[in-house]
Amino acid sequence: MRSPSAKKHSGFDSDTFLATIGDGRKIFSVAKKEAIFAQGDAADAVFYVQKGKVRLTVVSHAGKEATIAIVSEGNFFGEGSLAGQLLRMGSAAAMTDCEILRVDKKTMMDALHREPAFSEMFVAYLLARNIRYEEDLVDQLFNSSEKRLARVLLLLAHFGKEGIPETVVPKISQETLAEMVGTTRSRVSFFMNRFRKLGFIHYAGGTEGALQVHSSLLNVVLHD
Amino acid sequence: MRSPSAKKHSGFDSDTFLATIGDGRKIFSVAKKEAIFAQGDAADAVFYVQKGKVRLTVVSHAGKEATIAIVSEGNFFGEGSLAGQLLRMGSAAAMTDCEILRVDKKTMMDALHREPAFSEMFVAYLLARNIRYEEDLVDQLFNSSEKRLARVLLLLAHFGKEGIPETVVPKISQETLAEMVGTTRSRVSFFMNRFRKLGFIHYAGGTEGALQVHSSLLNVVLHD
DNA sequence: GAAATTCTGTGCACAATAGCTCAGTTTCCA
DNA sequence: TGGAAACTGAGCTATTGTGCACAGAATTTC
Repeated sequence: MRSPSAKKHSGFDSDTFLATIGDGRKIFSVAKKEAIFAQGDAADAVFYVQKGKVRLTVVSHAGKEATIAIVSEGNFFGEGSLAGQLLRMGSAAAMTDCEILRVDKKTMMDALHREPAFSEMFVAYLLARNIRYEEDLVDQLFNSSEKRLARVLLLLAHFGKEGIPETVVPKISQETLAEMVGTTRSRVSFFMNRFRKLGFIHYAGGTEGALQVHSSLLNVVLHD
Repeated sequence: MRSPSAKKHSGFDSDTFLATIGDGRKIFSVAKKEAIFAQGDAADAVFYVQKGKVRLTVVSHAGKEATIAIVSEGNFFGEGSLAGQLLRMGSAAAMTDCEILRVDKKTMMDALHREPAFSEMFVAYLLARNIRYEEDLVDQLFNSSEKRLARVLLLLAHFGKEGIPETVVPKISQETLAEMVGTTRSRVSFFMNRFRKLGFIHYAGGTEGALQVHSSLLNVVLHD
């Protein structure tokens, strides 16, 4: 029920959280690829990822799809409902098998009101999310699709773990990458091959078909 | 000192705010075009706009400038410092004569911790900001520069005031518009003229050189 | 394992945009 | 007031990006 692994993410202790709030909550499992909510649904709850990864997407009136964010363990999504949005502005679907905590809007509001520690944690989360959106926006405003793709790959590999020169990215289709970067799949294919020829990435041929990203890919992002 | 006009914006009563927090705050005036902080400065405070408008910009390593947001009365900026950012990721400058409230990071953290009402207000603000960033990001991912320009113009004119068919946008240069939209000035010039020829906007010739935006400009944003 | 589906590498025509220049205006300031 | 500085409209070219279409590889499904 209470996954110990959830406790170590994002500095938030899910035990405290569960003890804090009242009845309007529910933990449930979602299988890979299953939908959690869809664009246009009524928005009356917030979600918290206890295990797995969730993808948030938006579909434009023209039918194009974009991936707005990938939410991993220890983070919230669907917070728009707290700010008065009555309908979901996008869809959420599980990328892997997930354990999701669903909290009613009212319950969440009460908890934020009653528990300063929880409120503080939520503020920290919102600030982090804000910064990420701001960075994404700046990235879009400044960079070409090639650089944006390089950045997305580096973020997916979440670098920084003690001098490890390369990291493995879980399997992800070019289509999804294109939606994240904001371009077409053919462009992604084109750049992926360029990156590979230049030695920035490497297709680890295993059945898992995983991808190795070298830190040298940073050159693409940084260089003019 | 305390501008009554500030009280009516964003549902936040600045009197309460001032009573809530302790010493680590300061109100000061900033003249139009004056800088409030610059990219790279140490980030140890949060700001609140009591009067006027503030523009937030970022400069890329390649020297290109982008306008991330325009902050008007009753809103915060520089909250990145609260999330552990040690340096300003962008610059802030007054677009008009402003009255700005500066709150030390520590003071702000204390206030958030001590005053649930204040914390709640800040959460609401962060949620709103989040939604706006998300919308901006989606706009960038989906729309052409022509549509983005149309959207920015409509937002600047903040529509909706009881069937008024058109609204005046304060004087703003094409260069600034280009930075907000994420394109070049020549494109802005090109589209502005197109909009004018189509009757979507109108140059009110006065010395103020203000711009009238018709609601029909919505057609540009909505139509495929 | 065979068929069906999805994913990938590529090529090409065409649209959109960036980047640049230049000339005419307007605005600002000493 | 006169000149400097900023703003605008316009045009041109190279680059970037889109929208297909198609065939082979890989994966999933039955």
